[in-house]
Amino acid sequence: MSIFGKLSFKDQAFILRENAILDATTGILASKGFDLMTMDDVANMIGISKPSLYKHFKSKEDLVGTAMVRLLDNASAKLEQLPESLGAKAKLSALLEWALRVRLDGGLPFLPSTSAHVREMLMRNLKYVGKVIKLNSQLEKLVLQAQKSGEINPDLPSDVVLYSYYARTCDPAVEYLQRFSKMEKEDIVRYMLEVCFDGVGKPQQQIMTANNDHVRTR
Amino acid sequence: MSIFGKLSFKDQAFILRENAILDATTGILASKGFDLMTMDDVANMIGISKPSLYKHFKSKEDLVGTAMVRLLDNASAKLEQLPESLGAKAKLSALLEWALRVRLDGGLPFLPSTSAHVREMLMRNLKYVGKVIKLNSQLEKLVLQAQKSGEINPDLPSDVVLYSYYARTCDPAVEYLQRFSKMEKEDIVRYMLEVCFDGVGKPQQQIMTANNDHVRTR
DNA sequence: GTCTATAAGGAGATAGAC
DNA sequence: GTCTATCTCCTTATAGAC
Repeated sequence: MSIFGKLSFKDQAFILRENAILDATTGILASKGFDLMTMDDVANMIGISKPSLYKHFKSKEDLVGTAMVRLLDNASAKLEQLPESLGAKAKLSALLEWALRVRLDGGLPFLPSTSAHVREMLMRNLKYVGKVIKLNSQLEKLVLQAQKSGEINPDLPSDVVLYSYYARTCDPAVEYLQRFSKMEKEDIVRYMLEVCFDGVGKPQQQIMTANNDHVRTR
Repeated sequence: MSIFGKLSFKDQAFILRENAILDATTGILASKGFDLMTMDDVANMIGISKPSLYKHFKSKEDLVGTAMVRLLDNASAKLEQLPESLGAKAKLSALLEWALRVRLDGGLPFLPSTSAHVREMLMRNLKYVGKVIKLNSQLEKLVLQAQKSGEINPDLPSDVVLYSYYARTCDPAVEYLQRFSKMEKEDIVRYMLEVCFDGVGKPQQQIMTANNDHVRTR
């Protein structure tokens, strides 16, 4: 039995097309952002007409909302797939790594934009809000856990950690490094992870022990 | 003699109005971003008509470009004002602190958006590009200096440090903390600076010395 | 220089034929 | 369900009166 189950061929085709539409939407959102993405862009990219597009999604808001819900599902799935053996910080790091790779491949892991306008629009989408709350609470739990174990700085309010974490998933430094520094993807990922957890300040401190040796901590 | 020098009253009024227009533009850019800002917004905010606005600036692109040039001038001036006695990292930190405060007060320190569209538009503005290059080279010099002295992690490529630094000046975490956590401005500034330089990872390492004492480094 | 009125074009959304 | 053609509104930008 196929993944489509008992659906008719017509329904299968419908679902396939809908996925194609959502893929196109995600790609355009990643490159141009919400405000500059037009319904014509989406329709043209997959070779259908605008009215056909509106048969699938009743508005631009609906289309983008659905695409964003799918992105959140991907992120949640990714989080669940992580081996239980990983510690809280390792899980956060792995998810951030995944998000960075998605972006470096021209995709979009979470938010299409940090604009207040788009945020308000998405907040009117109940399905989206529900998924955001769920993912957010999972991540918050990981942050608290990592702070308790000392892997993440326990002196920082957990909000500061969590919001900074989100910010790194859409950090513009990624695009700058890709575009202007022509750096390899692997290097960008590695450096972004390092900056997220250790900052740009000095990586190690030298302290004087009683016998005046230099001891490096890391 | 006033700051206007020998300008006629008419020219003085002209300059005052122009500054009012640029102030309004900056505020709207900070809140709605470039794409959603309309020329009507700007004209209405200062109580003039749209054609009058176009007498001062020949296009939206021109208006925003001029506003951005003024912002860059502010940033450069701020950088020059810093006491010579400060080290390179302290200067970077002070400028970031200033940028964060500007944003927390509803203003805009540098970029109005990270959108490729706006970036390309600004790159067509020669005056803007010139100022960006100048400020950028000053900041790059500070980064290299701080890396040489070990205040900033010398193992990171300077590009990574510099772009991450820019990213922190427009970090969305600031808005999240202000909006959702209702955190005090002072606290937001302090935490954002800490996260920038030290990351969200553990702030200190405990190492074992020969006699098994715990020594804290910071 | 400032306004009222308006062109010109883009983009979301739909009517109606097939 | 898909298309061509069209509607409507919004936004940039300007013409022309005062």
